[in-house]
Amino acid sequence: MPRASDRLIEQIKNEIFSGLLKPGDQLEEAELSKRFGVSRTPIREAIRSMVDGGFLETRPRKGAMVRVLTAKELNDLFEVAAELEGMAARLASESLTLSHKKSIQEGLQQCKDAAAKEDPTAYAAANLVFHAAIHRAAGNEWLIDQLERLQARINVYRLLPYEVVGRLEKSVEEHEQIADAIFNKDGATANTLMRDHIMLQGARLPSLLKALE
Amino acid sequence: MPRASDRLIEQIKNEIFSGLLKPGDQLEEAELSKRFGVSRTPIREAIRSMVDGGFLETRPRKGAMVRVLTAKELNDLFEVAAELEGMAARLASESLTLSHKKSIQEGLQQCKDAAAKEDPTAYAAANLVFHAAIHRAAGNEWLIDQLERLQARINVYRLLPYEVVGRLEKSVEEHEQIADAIFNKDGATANTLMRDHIMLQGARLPSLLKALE
DNA sequence: CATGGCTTATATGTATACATATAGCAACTA
DNA sequence: TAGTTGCTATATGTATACATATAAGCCATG
Repeated sequence: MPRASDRLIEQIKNEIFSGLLKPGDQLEEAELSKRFGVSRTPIREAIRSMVDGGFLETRPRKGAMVRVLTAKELNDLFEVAAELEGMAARLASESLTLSHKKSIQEGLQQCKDAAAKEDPTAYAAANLVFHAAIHRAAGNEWLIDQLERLQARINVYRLLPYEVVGRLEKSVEEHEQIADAIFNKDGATANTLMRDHIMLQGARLPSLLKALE
Repeated sequence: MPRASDRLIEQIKNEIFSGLLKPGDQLEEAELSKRFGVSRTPIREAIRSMVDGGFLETRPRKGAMVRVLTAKELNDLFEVAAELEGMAARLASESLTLSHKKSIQEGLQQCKDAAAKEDPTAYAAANLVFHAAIHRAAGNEWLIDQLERLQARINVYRLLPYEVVGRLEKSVEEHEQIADAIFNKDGATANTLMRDHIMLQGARLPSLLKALE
């Protein structure tokens, strides 16, 4: 039997991801308790976990609120994500198995298909598949865990209405180059290409965020 | 007024760091409750946080135990730590201010002094000062946070009796080279030197851990 | 003697009751 | 009128009571 607090974490995260809860919103334990039909105890444990995950912040006696990231913090986040994604690409190229290669090719193909159909939603999903394949190929469990946390953290902002026209094709090109470097076991190039790839994706968000303030 | 659960996190961590609680040990909520003189509620919240921090692991209805790392997991951990430390060195060299330079030199000097006195305990502290100075110089808050978490995670194993004869002098030499690279704004070199430096430190732990199994 | 099912003990998971600090509002004073 | 002080409401922090799942021990049965 799964714990209520674990369910709650997912539910509250979903409310953040879906935009129902926005950065700065206050979370009242009693309100959440009524809304989810459980007592305050599991609510508090869920909040605790989400604070540790960086989604919420609390001040003693002041309750929890959805964390607000400044433009600099978001930039810092992407900088680390880019470094670790680059690391994953390097490691993947250093210890590439046939099965991992196939997974990466599969992810790449999904990206191509989605880009051809100019379907940003499908592309977002395919993009995750491609990157996840590289993460697994890297074979470092701790790295995979960190990248998943970063991904979840960044996902909060996926609803921001930012322009992606023409970006899909370019992204696919970059993916192809990265995959080639990995397949050629050129770790240094894979690393650099991947880092630039992520930073390009992230470069627009901070400025957009600053514009929203 | 600080929260009891926050105090508890530090206290339990200390019990792990000091070796009182060893990997694999079971944590009973009622026992901790009596020992620390608080109810189970803050105990549970502290456990929750420490699970998120990677110090404990829980299975539903089975309670919490101090996390046991396999040799591979520890190796993965060091691999990520090395990459992020390298990143910090690179960033530090790219945006070095005079005040940060002084902090790094100060840390380096403390390492030299401790090594000259052949005092491993003092060296461990000085080592932290040196690395922390570089972290701050990098100026990426998220990176600093991640490195602190990794440091705390690795600290659990600082009590393992491993041979350090001759390592102190070598470590100081490496620190000097890293500092020089940063001061010369040679980010690529600083990155590589730092990565190798950390991996050297970590290389022995997994094999030692394997021997203990 | 071994094995399987039932009973019971215990520890986790959840709910509720109680304590206390903070904030908002009102009344009083300068 | 502005500012300050004290009361009160409310939400957080903590303790305790209750529910339930797991596991261990014991008895019965083959």
